[in-house]
Amino acid sequence: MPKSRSEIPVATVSRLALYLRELQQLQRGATVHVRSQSLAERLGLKDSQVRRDLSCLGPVGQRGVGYPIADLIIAIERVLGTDRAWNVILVGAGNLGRALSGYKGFDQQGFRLVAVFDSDPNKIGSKVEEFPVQDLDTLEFFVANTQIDLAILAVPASAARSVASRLEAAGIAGILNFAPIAVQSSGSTTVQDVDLAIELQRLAFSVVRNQRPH
Amino acid sequence: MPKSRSEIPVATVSRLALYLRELQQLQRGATVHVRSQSLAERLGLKDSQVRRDLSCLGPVGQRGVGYPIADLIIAIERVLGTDRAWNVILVGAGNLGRALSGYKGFDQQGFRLVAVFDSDPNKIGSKVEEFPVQDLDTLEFFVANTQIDLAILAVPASAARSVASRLEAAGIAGILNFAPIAVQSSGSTTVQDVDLAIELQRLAFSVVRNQRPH
DNA sequence: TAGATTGTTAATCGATTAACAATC
DNA sequence: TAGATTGTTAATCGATTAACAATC
Repeated sequence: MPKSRSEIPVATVSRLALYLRELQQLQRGATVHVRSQSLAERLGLKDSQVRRDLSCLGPVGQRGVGYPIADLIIAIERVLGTDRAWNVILVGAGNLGRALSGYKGFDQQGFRLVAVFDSDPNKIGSKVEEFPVQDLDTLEFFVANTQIDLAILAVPASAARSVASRLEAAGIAGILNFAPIAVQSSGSTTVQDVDLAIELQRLAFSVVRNQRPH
Repeated sequence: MPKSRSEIPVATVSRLALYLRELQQLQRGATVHVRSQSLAERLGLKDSQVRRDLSCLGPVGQRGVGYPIADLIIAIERVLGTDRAWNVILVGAGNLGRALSGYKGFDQQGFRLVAVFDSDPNKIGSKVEEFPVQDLDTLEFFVANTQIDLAILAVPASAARSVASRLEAAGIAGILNFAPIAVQSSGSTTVQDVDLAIELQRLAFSVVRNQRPH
């Protein structure tokens, strides 16, 4: 029996996205089915973990055969919510923002950039991808008149909180925050933080741990 | 008693980096001590979790007073390994690579970019920050003659595995992988993956879960 | 001392894993 | 049917939390 979204463990959700990525790659080949063991090997996991994770989707596998790749992709996308397109705005047209706007992976997973905002007069009017950078002051007006689901926040830490609360007030459902500061999600807006420096620190920790095992 | 690095839970390590970020911000103010409750509030955690995490560093707090910010920063940096500088190379001078090379947060945490590589003849010789893009073919020679600790991998998925194994063979201790593909860390090289599309998918999941709670 | 906050214990909660019955 | 692989159970492992004694 498929689990409801609220019952699916967060750890499983992250891995479902990983499975999806592998499956999409496999689908470009000729294979129709994939075994839990093969998925596990590709991602460095245990096969029993893969099966347990996939069992959250309902009985989508075929005993003795494996999981049908096409069905699995559909089932995972349905759970993740990426079986439909998501309209995304980018706030912050600095180096990182510009790079993110051109990131192929977003588009491939159904995330559609529809507008770019910045507060810097020197940037307003210039183009990021095919989008003219709009004045941050027009954010609320734009969001009120367009169906926007998510925002990518790539502004300096000093501006992140005020922009985030404006996005929340404007009714944005989710924020992917690249600013290196904790942004509180007060209301119904979900915030997902990505701190690149922290990722590098975690890597550094793993390295020093491996170098001096005791 | 301080725990040895190998005893510190991975979940704690991620949060130690978060604490460090908050503490560095606090240090710019006038406060000398911080209480576990205050740190917890800023990051949306429980105070008991903050205390348990910080207890991995040894008895660094002062009962009745709080944690001395300066000491705490030193203790966390020592555990994470960021009490010294790390030399980092960037492989892949596309949009994302260029943005990462200019990312302030890396430098602030002691990660020092020392060279940039790409295989595209059109990019080789051009400058990224102050660094001329070097031919990927000279990677091994460069690494053999310079003290390099980490590599940021920002190449297309199709190239990621071969570049990663070259980095491993060259003796790089850690790879921060931005390519949307699982890179196996066969030997002593540690790989830390950052998949931006997956972060957006996790956000999408949280949003649909919140929207339809049952 | 009195008040406050840490450090640590014990209980709870959640996630991972091995094993195997179910079944394609 | 025989062989293979899933789906699921039960056991293990690890992380979180509340509570409070220790102590500044």
